[in-house]
Amino acid sequence: MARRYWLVKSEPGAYSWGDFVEEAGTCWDGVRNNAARLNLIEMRKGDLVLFYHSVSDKAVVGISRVARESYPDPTADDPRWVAVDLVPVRPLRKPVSLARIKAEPRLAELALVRQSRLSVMPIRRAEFERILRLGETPASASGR
DNA sequence: GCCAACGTTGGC
DNA sequence: GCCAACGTTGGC
Repeated sequence: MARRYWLVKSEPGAYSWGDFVEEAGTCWDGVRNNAARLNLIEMRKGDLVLFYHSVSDKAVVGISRVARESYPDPTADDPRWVAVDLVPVRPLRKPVSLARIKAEPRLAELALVRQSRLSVMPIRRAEFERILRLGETPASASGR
């Protein structure tokens, strides 16, 4: 099975990439939206997950990896809510802002753009790679 | 601070 | 089963 790609959101004021790196990973719990829940269930060990800072930062800041597939969310009363374990892979050299993503025609279909409230979403491999590229190159040279 | 989008709840 | 009211998320 080919590796899949995802994007998860977190408010940095609540839980930031810095917190995540400091802890060397985390249980991604607290998701209480059904669409997001179904996405968590689809995650497989080894899948790569972009880490997005919502609200105050509005940028993709790092890459993480699924370390444990879905299991009942320990913070939920209802066992249908699930969590996964994520570990950091590396930060992006340069965060990729939502504005930059919206300016990129090849990223116009991203759920991040089209459905801003979804907190766990699948992304295509090409989209994942595009964002990585934007995160590695200076803004002046990133249009190609 | 405002508001649009979306989900949930509850009255009917 | 419909829909109005309300709460939450998150961009602007």
